[in-house]
Amino acid sequence: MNTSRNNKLNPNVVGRLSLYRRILQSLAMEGQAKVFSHALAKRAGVTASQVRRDLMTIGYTGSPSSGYDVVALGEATNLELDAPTRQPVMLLGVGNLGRAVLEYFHQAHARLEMVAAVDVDPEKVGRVISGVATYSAADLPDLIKEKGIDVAILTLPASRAQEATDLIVGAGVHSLLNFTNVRLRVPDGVFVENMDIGIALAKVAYYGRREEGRRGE
Amino acid sequence: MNTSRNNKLNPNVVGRLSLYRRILQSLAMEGQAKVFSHALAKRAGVTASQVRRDLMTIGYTGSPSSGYDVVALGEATNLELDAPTRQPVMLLGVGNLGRAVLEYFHQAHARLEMVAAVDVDPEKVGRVISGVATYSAADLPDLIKEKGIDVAILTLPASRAQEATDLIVGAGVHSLLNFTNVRLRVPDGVFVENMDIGIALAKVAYYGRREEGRRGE
DNA sequence: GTAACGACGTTACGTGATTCACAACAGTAT
DNA sequence: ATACTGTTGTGAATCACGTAACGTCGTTAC
Repeated sequence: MNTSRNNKLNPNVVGRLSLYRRILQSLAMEGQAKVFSHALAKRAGVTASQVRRDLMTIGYTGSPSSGYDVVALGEATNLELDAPTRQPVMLLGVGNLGRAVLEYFHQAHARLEMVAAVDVDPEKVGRVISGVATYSAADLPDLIKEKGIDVAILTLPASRAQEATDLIVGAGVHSLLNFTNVRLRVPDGVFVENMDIGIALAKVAYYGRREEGRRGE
Repeated sequence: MNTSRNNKLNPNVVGRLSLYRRILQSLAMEGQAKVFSHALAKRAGVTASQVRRDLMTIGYTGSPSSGYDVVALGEATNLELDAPTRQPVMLLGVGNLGRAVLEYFHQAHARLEMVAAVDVDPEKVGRVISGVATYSAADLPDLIKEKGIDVAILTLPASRAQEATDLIVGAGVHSLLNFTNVRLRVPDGVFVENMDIGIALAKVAYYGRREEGRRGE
């Protein structure tokens, strides 16, 4: 809904660009200086057309003779995907999954910075987990406003997900990574990315079934 | 091709059916006996048309006067999604994320049964974590064949993901839930569902950016 | 009894995303 | 020089998917 350069790209494209960037970093480490759309596509599990089309949407241009410059293209995707400044992020719910996500941030590459974890458990509040200070849920609105937080990650129990969402969205958060199995109701203009493990399990279960008596496609 | 009900549905439909089922269970607990497509759609975050169409694809039929029977529809989705028998699942990599997934299985509803966790760390092998025995990576092919495992969950370091995949796919696994940031190369007929946290983060970061000077709305 | 309403099942349509296909062009070999 | 190869960028075509629309029918109101 918001107009600025913010929402130029749709989520699928953003996702693939992020994937390309990761592959490009990997290629750079391997010493590759140039890459063709076919090679990038193969590593990303998409078609070469798709790669070229995606790069077209961000206006990056290669050379028919040598393909794309690994470093330059990587920087182009950074420019497109990353905020010009660091983006503070908060985590809600420091359970198993929450800790796993915090751990993930150690290898953080993007401009995201985990600035606060929040939990209702008084045991956890005040402690520093994976390098992140844990606060009480009561402090949420103040935290968000003080630190200018726009992005939150929800790894809390499903039963509290909607109320927590209402609270933080009211305080200014407008982009959520939702690990709970609840479909959050949010006002227009708030972005929600669902990472629903239950649904993912249902899918692998479904396609894992084999017809009787067959083993190996 | 083969008649078996295996691949009748596409992944999106499977995902939504799983979501509907979850909502239906919740409705049943609230004592709701009937539900209209609109209500179900609202909870699922989709349109009513979408719900009706999805139910059409599984051949379930409601009544224009009273809508869908909560319990009967729940059972219909179970019938469609669940295997007739228990499905053994294995987990590869017992790190933070792996433990979070194991934890998740405690509230298991589907026919999935976590029968083994595998890790290279000798410290973990032999221990029981969240009710699941941990085995050595060396035992993988035997484990898979003994227990008839078709489904695996990958929560191991990215650097080992492809080799582990080759190994287990060779041993008969043909449906993978991949939490690593690697795009796995698998033969035709093997289903892979990617849960890429890095990409999800890139998306929320992207849409979390705000144009300068605006705060709220 | 009849009309009006509302929801379902299904078909038809629209939209957006992906793939195709090809002109243009750099490099290479002959 | 010229022909050939292989890749890019992009308009056109295709495809998949979700949405809208509509006929049907039970229920309710009057």
